[in-house]
Amino acid sequence: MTKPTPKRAWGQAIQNRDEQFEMKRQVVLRTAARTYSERGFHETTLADIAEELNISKPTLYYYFKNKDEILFECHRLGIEAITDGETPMPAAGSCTGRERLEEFLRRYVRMVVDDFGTCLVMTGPNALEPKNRGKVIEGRRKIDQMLRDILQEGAQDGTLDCPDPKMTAMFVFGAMNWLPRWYHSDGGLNIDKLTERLIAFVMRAIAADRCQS
Amino acid sequence: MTKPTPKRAWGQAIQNRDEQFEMKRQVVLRTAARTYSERGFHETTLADIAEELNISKPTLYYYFKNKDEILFECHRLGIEAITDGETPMPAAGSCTGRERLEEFLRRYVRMVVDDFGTCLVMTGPNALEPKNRGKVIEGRRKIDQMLRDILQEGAQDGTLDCPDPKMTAMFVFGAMNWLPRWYHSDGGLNIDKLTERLIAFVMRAIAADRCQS
DNA sequence: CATTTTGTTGACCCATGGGTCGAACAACAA
DNA sequence: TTGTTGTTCGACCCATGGGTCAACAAAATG
Repeated sequence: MTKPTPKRAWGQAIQNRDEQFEMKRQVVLRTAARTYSERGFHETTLADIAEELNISKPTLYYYFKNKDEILFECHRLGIEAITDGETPMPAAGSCTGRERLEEFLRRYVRMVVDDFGTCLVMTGPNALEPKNRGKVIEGRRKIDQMLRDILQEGAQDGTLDCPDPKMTAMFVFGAMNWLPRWYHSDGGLNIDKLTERLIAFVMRAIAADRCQS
Repeated sequence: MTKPTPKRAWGQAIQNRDEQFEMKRQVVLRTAARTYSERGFHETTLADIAEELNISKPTLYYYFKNKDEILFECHRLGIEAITDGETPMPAAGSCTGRERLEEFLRRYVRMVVDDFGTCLVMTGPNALEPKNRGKVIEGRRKIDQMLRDILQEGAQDGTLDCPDPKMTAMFVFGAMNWLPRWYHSDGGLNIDKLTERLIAFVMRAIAADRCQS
């Protein structure tokens, strides 16, 4: 509870030098993402992050340019978790809009419950410096467009019934982005059940065949 | 765009002394709520707020104890906008759960689009000092409970069909709380249409009579 | 073992911004 | 006019926290 991050995760595992470096970077990022999400970006000091890792503040600067870059990397990883998943989204036309929607929701929920996704959604892009902010906003816009396209496609192939894809997309994103604020993986609620419930909710709202499950 | 807040809104209208005081307090609060929402609480300095009102920073301290109190008042007003509306919510049992749900959604959307409601939803309670945070969290909990109760009631009287009221409530709150992040009253989209769409969305998702409008 | 490279840190710097103080000014009363 | 109270502000204080630096430790290198 007080120390969720395992101590001494720092200097173990004598691998290649570069791998070691990269690995430590990742550890910093995870810790930062969690802390940013819990307390907020501005409420989190670099000293906090350092303390949680049992290292000193200057050490952070050996791995990152500044506080802003740490946040940016968290956001970047969150965005990538959706845009470039290991298995690509089924291409448009390869299946019905409804099926693609379900796949998208499943991915998005998985992402948004992860440390980086949570961080992406909890700490807005406002905190970022202009240049990075632009990139993050662009990334989010792409994700936004993905869902809109899917809804559009579903409306055309007749598997979905939503009059206004843009607005509907916003409702759905809202429901999903709110999730990190109340769902905690350590609670009794398991994530698969949650995902199914959310999909059921959305599908009832916009699937075209309204008189079946 | 650059100056949405009308200048010289400050020292006009020579009313009663106390009313004048109260009026200026309100002006500060509205300005603060807007600025907090747009830039975030920690990104907003008291100098920013003062500048927008063409007054000096110490003057703010004549009307408020500190930065925290300003935020707290904004949240309080946001919460009150729902819990004590001028016309009270129809009592449980006086009409169907579905009807009450519709009324609740209508109110909530109206509130969340207002300056204080937006501020409540955009800046989490984390920024507040412990004591005030407690009160705000309590207020939010009450609102939360309102919706859950309504859903429960609807499930019992057969007008709503949601297997898990708690979870469903969260989905619905998510959809609504996300609204201030993309809806801007100055855009082409009008609020009534938005409200109806949202209600339609939610009703399709959880209303019991699934094969009619 | 000497030396270079890689990691780590205590101590420090300093801009930012919340908060204070006392003086000035305005308004109203006597 | 003179006191009294209400209102405003310039100038200041100072804790916080992002960021830097020079020195030190620990591997790698030869």
